[in-house]
Amino acid sequence: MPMQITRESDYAVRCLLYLKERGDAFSAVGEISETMSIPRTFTSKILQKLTKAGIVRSVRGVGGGFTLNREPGKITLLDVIEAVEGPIKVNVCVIDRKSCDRVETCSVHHIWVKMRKDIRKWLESYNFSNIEEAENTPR
Amino acid sequence: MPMQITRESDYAVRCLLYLKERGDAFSAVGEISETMSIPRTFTSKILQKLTKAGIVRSVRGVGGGFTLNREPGKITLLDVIEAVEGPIKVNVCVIDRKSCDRVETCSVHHIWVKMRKDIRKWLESYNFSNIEEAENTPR
DNA sequence: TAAAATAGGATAAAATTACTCCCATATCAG
DNA sequence: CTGATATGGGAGTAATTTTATCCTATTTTA
Ligand code: SF4
Ligand code: SF4
Repeated sequence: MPMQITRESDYAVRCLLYLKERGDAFSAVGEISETMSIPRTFTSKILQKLTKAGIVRSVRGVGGGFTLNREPGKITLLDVIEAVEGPIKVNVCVIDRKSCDRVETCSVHHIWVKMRKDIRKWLESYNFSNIEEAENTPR
Repeated sequence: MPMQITRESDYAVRCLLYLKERGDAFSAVGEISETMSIPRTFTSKILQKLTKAGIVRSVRGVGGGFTLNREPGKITLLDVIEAVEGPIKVNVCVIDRKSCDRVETCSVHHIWVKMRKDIRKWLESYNFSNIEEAENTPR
C-alpha cells in the first residue's frame, strides 16, 4: 500500500528533530539512534544520505558526530524525503516518459504530473521551524 | 521509492478508461487486458476488486463481462486507488496510532495526518469525467 | 600511536508488489 | 439439460523493494 513515506524517511525526520533540539552541538550516531528509537546501523546510513544532501554536517573522530548544516527553517520535508528516497515519482511515467509506451495517448498521464508537482509544493511548505508551530494552530 | 501509486492502481485506471469508452456494453477481461496492455490474469483480479468496491458491475457467462456501475463523473481517482490499494496511509501512525509508541510526543505526526487528508481531497477532485477535460485546460 | 568517530561497499532478511494457476460458480444458447 | 463461455476466489510463485546488518577503510583528536 504505497502512497506512503518509507520507514527510512520517518527515521530521517526523527534524526533531524533531534539534531534541531541539540542546537550547535555534535551528536554521535549511537546517541541519536538510542534517543529516537532507530536501529543503529540504519541510522548511520540515513545520516550519510543527509550529509551527502547537505542537510547535515558531519565530523569524524573523537568528539565528532552530526549537526544541522543550515537553519531548521531552511530544511523542508521535501528536502528530507527526496534526500533519502530519491525524487518523488507518483507514477513511473512522470519521471521517465519512456517507461510507458502508452504515454502519448494516455489521458491520465498529465494528472500524475500535476499531482507530483502539488505534492512537492505541499512538502516544501513545511520546514523544521514551522512544523512545531503548525501543531498549535487551530484547524 | 514510495510516495507513488502501484502498478495495480495504474492498471485499474486503464481498465476504467476502457470501460468508459465502451459505454453501456459489457467487456470481457481478455478484451480489456489486450487493449490496455495489462497482464490478463492480473486484470481479472483488479476487476474483481473494482466490482467488490461497486465501481464496476459484472455479469458471468456467455456475453458477460464488465461495465461501469455508475456515471464516470461519480468515479473518482480516490475511489479507484483505495479500491485496489486499500486506504491511503501516508505514514503508519496516521491510520494506526498504536503502530508507533512515540506518537504522543511526536511533533510531526499531525503533519502526516493533514497530508493524508489533503491528498485524499485532491484525488477526490478528479473523476473519469473531468480527467479528460482537465487535459485541455491551460496551466 | 591509540581511541573514537564517520564513510562506504557488500550482503542478508523481511516484506510487499506483481503476477499466475486452478477450480468453482454463474449464465445463456440450443 | 448440456456444453460453451464468462467471472469469482483461494492459493501459490516470482520479482522487486524495503529494511536493515557487517565489515573494513578513513578521518580526527588526545
Ligand atoms: S498508462 Fe498513462 S498513467 Fe499509466 S504509466 Fe502509462 S502514461 Fe502513465
Ligand atoms: S515518529 Fe511520529 S511520525 Fe513517525 S511514526 Fe511515530 S508518530 Fe508517526
